[in-house]
Amino acid sequence: MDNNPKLGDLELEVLEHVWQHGEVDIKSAHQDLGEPRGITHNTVQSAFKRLWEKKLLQRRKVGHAHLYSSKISRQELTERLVGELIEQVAGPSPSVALEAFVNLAERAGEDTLAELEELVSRRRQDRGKS
Amino acid sequence: MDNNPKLGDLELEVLEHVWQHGEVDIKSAHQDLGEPRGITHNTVQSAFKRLWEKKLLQRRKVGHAHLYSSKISRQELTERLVGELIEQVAGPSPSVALEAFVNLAERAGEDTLAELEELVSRRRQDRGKS
DNA sequence: CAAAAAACCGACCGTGCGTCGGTTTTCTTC
DNA sequence: GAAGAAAACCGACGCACGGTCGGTTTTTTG
Repeated sequence: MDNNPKLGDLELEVLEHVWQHGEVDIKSAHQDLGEPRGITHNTVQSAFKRLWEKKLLQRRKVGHAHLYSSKISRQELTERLVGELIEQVAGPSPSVALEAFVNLAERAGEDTLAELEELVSRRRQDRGKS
Repeated sequence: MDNNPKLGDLELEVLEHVWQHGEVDIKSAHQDLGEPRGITHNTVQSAFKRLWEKKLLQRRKVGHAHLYSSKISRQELTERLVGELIEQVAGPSPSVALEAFVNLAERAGEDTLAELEELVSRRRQDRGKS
């Protein structure tokens, strides 16, 4: 069992689509993101299935079609991937990752940095009470 | 030209090694991380060369050997990779990434969260004066 | 110039995604 | 319950890339 998802471009697009639309069937997904790419219904289906096999999507049967929905939120996936990446490259001490992220936030603009500060301080306060 | 480095396990280990040792030659690198793996001198050399082609390492010739050193710090690489990842998965709005990261920091321990807060507030202060 | 050391080149394998055609399963509806 | 449609499923192939190495060329140095 590989708990370590590596995602291709199409797979990312599929996840994106599912996050935005909730529960989708292959047919409509194909229209939305298959047609523009000029790929077959089948190809889209394969991508969904791979994602399902990776436990990133769930499905339920309705009629003879599968309805896919996400099993993991964008939030959680981001967390997982960023976590893994950091573990691999930033090393055991958190400082590198911290610094990297703050730089990124700063580069994204002053308000982003402010939002981050807000978020952190609120989180730290909440830790006291519970 | 691909500005988008994908790194394998061995390549990561090589970078790690270079970050820790500064300037290294293949021979010693092979002893340190090739022997344990049971891979050839050549294999290690290939990894170094790939990294060099990807502009992640530099090299200079000394005698008839190359001395490799990193062209990018662990800090910078982390930043690049995390940035790309976030762009791909977290979407345009920074909130998701922010939240994900704060969660990660929190999970790493209270002191990490504190360090993050410290870092952010110092950074924000520095922005005012210039 | 000969021996040694190192770099380089090309090749092969495995994995994983993208892509699809063709077959089987499953519904639905007379 | 049989016919036709709709969808899933099953290989298969191509491509990219990392890991791996053997063999050849280059460079250095006695």
